[in-house]
Amino acid sequence: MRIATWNVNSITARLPRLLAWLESTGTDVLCVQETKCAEAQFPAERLRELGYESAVHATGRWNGVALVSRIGLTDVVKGLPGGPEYEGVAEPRAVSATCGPVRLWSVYVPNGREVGHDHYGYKLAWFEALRAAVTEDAAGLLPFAVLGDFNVAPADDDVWDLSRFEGATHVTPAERAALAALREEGLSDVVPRPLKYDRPYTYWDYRELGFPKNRGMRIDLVYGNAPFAGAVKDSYVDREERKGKGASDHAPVVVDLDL
DNA sequence: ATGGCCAATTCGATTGGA
Repeated sequence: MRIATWNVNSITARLPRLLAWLESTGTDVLCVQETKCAEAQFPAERLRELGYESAVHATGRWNGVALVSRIGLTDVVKGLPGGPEYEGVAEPRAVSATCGPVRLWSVYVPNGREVGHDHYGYKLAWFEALRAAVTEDAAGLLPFAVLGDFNVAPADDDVWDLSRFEGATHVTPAERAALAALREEGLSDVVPRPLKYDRPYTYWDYRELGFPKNRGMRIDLVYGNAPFAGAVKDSYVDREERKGKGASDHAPVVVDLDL
């Protein structure tokens, strides 16, 4: 089976590319982030025409996540259990479901904005709630994975120029410790192949020729438990989807499994 | 060919992204 995660930066703006991509790649399950629409505006019918069911957790112009599956979609949980609120709002940043043989989460971790900002504390609290929420499944015998935009570059090599990130979010020890805490629960980082250049970046800023100059970051991650990671045949970043007019600033991460 | 931001929203300056 083939699963993938993709921060689409508006599913409405990305719909033509998304539908064509699902068909051309034969993806069985797609974890979507930044739908940027209300749940009622989610293009569930268009996806159904292609044979996909959708589980959507979205409220409006910001955030929003979904799971899109053609191999079943059951036991849907919307939201992060025990997750923190930001300015009194429980934002739609997580949805989980069982798709065929695997249990999956699609997550959009808060950005953090600036180190020391309220949003940064919120980001770390959100990570801790995620860790607590996945403990049981991470240690379980069934294939399980958390996929999405984690908004953290796990290692120095995961950003194009570390000197440009001095004092910035996405690379701080506290954020990386939050990823390490997830790994200590039994999840491992399924690192994709790059299809060009030496690093598997998944995000390139729209500004200043970020993509043509390969000024990227690896922040879209697949964290799988042992049964999941052991079934991985291949994984790659589909940088072709970052090209051209109407691209998201993130590329899909694809994982092929013997399941 | 991969090109000097993009998307949603009070319809256009603002917010958020990372």
